[in-house]
Amino acid sequence: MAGQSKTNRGPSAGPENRAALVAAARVIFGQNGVDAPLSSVAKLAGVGQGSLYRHFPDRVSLVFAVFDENMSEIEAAASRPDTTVRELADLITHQTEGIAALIGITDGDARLGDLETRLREALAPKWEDAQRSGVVGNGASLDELMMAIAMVAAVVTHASEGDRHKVASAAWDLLRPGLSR
Amino acid sequence: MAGQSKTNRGPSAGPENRAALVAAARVIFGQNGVDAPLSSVAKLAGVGQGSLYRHFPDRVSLVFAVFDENMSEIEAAASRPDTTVRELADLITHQTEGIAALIGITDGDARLGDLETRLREALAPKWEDAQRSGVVGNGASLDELMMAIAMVAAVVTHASEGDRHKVASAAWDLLRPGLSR
Amino acid sequence: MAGQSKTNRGPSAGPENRAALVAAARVIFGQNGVDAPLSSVAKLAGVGQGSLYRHFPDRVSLVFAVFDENMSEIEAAASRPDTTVRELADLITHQTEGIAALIGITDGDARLGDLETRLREALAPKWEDAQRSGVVGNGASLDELMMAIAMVAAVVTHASEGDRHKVASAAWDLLRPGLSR
Amino acid sequence: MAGQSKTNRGPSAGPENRAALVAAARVIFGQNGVDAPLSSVAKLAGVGQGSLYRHFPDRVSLVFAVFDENMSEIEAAASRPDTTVRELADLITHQTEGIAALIGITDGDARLGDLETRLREALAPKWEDAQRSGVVGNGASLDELMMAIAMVAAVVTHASEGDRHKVASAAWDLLRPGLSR
DNA sequence: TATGAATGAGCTTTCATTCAT
DNA sequence: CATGAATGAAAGCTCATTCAT
Repeated sequence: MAGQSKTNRGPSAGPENRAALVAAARVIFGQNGVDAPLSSVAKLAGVGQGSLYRHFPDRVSLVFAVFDENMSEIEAAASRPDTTVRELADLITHQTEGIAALIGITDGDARLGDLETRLREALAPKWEDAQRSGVVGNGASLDELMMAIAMVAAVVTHASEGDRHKVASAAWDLLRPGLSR
Repeated sequence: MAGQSKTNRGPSAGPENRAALVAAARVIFGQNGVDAPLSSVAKLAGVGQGSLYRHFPDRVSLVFAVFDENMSEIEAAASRPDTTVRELADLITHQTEGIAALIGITDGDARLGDLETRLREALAPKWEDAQRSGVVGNGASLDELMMAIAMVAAVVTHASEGDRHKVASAAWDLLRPGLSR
Repeated sequence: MAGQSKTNRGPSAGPENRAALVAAARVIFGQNGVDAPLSSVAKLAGVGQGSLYRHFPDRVSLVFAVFDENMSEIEAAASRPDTTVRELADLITHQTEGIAALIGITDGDARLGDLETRLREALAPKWEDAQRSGVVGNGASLDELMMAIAMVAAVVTHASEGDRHKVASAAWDLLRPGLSR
Repeated sequence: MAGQSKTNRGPSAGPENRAALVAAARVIFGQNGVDAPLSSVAKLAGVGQGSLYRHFPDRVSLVFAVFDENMSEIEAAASRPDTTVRELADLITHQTEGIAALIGITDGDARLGDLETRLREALAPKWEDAQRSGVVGNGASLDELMMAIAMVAAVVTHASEGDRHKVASAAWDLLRPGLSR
């Protein structure tokens, strides 16, 4: 009943496969949306369907894995003392596709909250610094910053590839007065 | 010889069916997202699958029909001289779900541009009025207003039913300084 | 997304299809057991997968449809005044495959009880007649007759096609003294 | 370089693993039927998939291994001079699940015949004793006893856990007159 | 020799679309 | 012109089996 056309590279291929799947998912989800066939992810990763399901029992866990990588990058940037809120916001904006994709399919999933918490915790010290040092006013809360990020993410996601940078800038320009008040 | 469970009411039923389909689509798309089975729309409308396809050859045209109704309402409000930008923006915000749904599936469809144009034309005079009369500053373009609407729509869409009003307010508060500058 | 290689014979094909599916199911389930792929049933019936699912939303309902036909035949025989318990038992024995198949997969399904009730009700008057007229003694209850039928069905089902009649006879011979006591 | 989550205990673990697999199979097959995933058997046995395949190249051989244990117990009981047919029959009835499961999947497999032969040989002397000593009449052959056992096994298998004893008794009551004639 | 990840065929199920009535 | 059953491609998921380690 089973087949074997591709050589079984053995268990050692596991981590490699996992990484390939996440990378493939990032590409496929980016191009075709989070509803893209999982089989296309497996195919692009050069991995059997079964392996995909072993690593990620459902679609959401794959989406989260993609986002988790984004988040780790954000946290790394946030932990470097010289990174500014602005830079962080830009980084987040650029990783926005994942965010939006995630939101689209994971609405209501508990894990989404975890991710939001991580983002919040990564931003909090930077935001306080910025407010303390007068870079921005004290008028806007962290909640508002989070909302602003979601708003920028939304418009960036729907912009065409080439326009994204311009659109993001315009969106931040529109929000800055509100955040800096 | 065969039975027809529902009487064939003939050509006169056409417009009625069309309206029923759009109404059903609004409900179904609202509840289950724009990817909901078209058959469920037909069933809720009390209409055969074939009729659905006669009126709306593809999913997108049905989505546009829903949004077209929203837009007509917006245009009607815009044409009343006493409606303010703020009221218009609120109306748009409330019809936001349709907008976001639409964006999700129609990205890149030419008709989306038409709709955007109609929205722009409905808003333009009100926006100019507001700027002329000093209600807002002259700093923000109509383009920026459009972008602001898209941003509010995005966050409102992902908010839970009960939070929507609050979220919309918060989002506008964040944007107001930027728009009024 | 959909295809069309076989002409769509229209709704009028519905009842025909249903019948073809039940007939095919009888064959397939008989040969390969009740766990046989439903797709093979559809293929043998010359019907699309979708039609199978329209008529029988799950495997059990298809199994029941097969058995329902058996049961109707049994009831018809039971309602003829001249049919004897013995003849009825033989008929049931011959339709045994369906019964066993059914039992295998429907264990615990509510519909199984209905079928058992129908069988019981079809047999009751005949059994009483037989007891009243002295054909059998009064020692065995209807419950015991039902159990006896299940026992014969079981051995007949596992016998090879050619042996069935012989096996059924031997089984009834073994049970007769107990039932007639 | 890689980790081995469970220590490879080497060749000496062979027999132990085999026993664990049979024990696990008995449990799993009993709970989920003989079609249960083999992987679940391996997991319950605390053994890798590969080991399962080393010991039992296919599902049927695992099923036979389970039944073989049952049979050995029956033979042991049969070889004790004081065991009666009745006790033997009861023992067999209690091990009936395995039998039925076995029949379901091994129909037609040569090994089934071997098992039947062993059962027959275990029963033969007891049956002859019983007939010689007048405990039962001489009317029923060993073949008929075998058939009776199969019939009881069938009804017992489909009874709910709690009813089994009662059902088995009722079935034997129904058969006793035929066997003792 | 044991482990357990990898593989992919195959089954189930859904739904867009067609078309006889 | 409306109806709704039929169709089948496609996607999800499972699990028997293999094989590198």
